[in-house]
Amino acid sequence: MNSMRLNPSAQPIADDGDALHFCSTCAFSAACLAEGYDKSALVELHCLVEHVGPVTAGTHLFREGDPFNAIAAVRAGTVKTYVTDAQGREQVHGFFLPGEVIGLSAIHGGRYPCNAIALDTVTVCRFSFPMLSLLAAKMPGLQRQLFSLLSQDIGKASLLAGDFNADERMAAFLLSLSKRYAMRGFSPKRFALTMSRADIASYLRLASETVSRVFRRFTDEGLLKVDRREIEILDRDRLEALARSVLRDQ
Amino acid sequence: MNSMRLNPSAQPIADDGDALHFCSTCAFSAACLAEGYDKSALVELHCLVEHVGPVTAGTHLFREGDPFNAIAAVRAGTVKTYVTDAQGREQVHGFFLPGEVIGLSAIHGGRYPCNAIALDTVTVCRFSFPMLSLLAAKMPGLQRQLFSLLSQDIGKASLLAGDFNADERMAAFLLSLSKRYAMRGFSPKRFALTMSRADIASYLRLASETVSRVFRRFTDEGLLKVDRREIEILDRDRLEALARSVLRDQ
DNA sequence: CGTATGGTTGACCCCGCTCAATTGGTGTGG
DNA sequence: CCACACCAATTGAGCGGGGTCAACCATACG
Repeated sequence: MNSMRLNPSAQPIADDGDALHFCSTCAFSAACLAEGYDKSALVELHCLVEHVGPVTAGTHLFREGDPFNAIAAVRAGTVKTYVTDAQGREQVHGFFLPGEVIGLSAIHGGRYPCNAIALDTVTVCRFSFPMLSLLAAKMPGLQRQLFSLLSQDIGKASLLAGDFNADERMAAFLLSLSKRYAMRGFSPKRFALTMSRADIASYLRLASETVSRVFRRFTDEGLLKVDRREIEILDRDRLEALARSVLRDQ
Repeated sequence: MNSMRLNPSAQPIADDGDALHFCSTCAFSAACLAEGYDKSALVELHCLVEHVGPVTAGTHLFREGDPFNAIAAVRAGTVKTYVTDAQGREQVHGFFLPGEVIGLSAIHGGRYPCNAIALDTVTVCRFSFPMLSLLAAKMPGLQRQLFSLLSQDIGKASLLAGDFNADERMAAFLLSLSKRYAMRGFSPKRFALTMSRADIASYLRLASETVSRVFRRFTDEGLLKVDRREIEILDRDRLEALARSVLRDQ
């Protein structure tokens, strides 16, 4: 029910005038630092960041139809985006881990086209999009980074568009999570799912019963160890063979 | 086999120093003109456009893996983007009508992630992306337009991601074509498909036999008149009812 | 404990795929 | 102008992956 915009704990972090602390995974500060921008540019970027949260599981960061004014980078936790159709059934669009950016699909249209909800305890960095655009015009690295992020999401979206069977989709999903966790310094072999079977099913366009059955089959065949929401990848090679057609080169 | 980059007929259009002619549907000039930019800005935009074609059906505009350096707006004809999997089977990603922009998914990664092929006689306007970015930094309207186009494609891609039945997907596909044709001044009720049944099937994740059967069913139920590749929409309301869950508000 | 919620498992069935045969439109050569 | 070939599209028959429905199980929590 709480909206990100209304969260009382949301406030810009004060600039101490000497050290500017960005998240080590920050998609944006990296772009600037890499090009050796002077401090004034970083101050500008720093000033338009608003740290939000932590918010508890179930909190909406934005809702479908809300006016768009900011994108947000996940700092901690997992965010799920979804829409609900006329019959009230939920369709999951994506899961966002620390370092990943939500809200990009809202730029066109000026309103968020989907809901975003915290699956666990979540903190995000909120960037005013008008201000970010203004800054991007002065900083080619930031502009490039924004174009790249947007472009990347187009590619991601068409991955799931292919017609693959349940095994291929599950394998691709698990490997995608594994790689993304690994990139943030977590174990690529063992991790905990933050989303329910129903969420996974909706995202992969399967029934939740099918997700259960695939987990069982993968376990029986020695690909995985599954305990509740704990996943251990036992045979990455065979998993990758299954996922190959979905993930392609990437 | 011909590549857009190598086409000998591709050349910048000379600026006559007085009148600058853009396509009426140009996604980019509109952004500039709307904001009352002075002539110098338009000249800059004009100079980085390279008119390509006409090329005949079957000509590739770019191929998967080609280094990315330009996006292109379709001026005339239809372009199909697709990938081929390890087994050589083709998966269609999209169809692009006049006024629509191809190549955006290549910004991230620096290489085109898919093939683009002309389905009929096609001409495009090719925009060097580095130059376009540079110009976008000086023209907020152009930058906004680029962000918007990219964001729009994220949304489009997640439309097809939902799990819908054959009837819903076909209805949504036909209405989407209808609206896009209408937007360019063609009849929304009667139009010719430029793609084969197999192309439609691949795009919608169906078998081509299923596409045939849905056309037959829609015809029998009085929704459509189908003659070869000529389509006439007879009952738009019922078609929209079918497509509602796919297209949602948009 | 009892209850709620999420997950698993089984039985059954249907939508859409596969395979195969046929039709029809279009182009080509005699 | 017809005969033939070729390819796209249509139609039918049969089947299977995964959905639906329902029962059951397990962990979390009051």
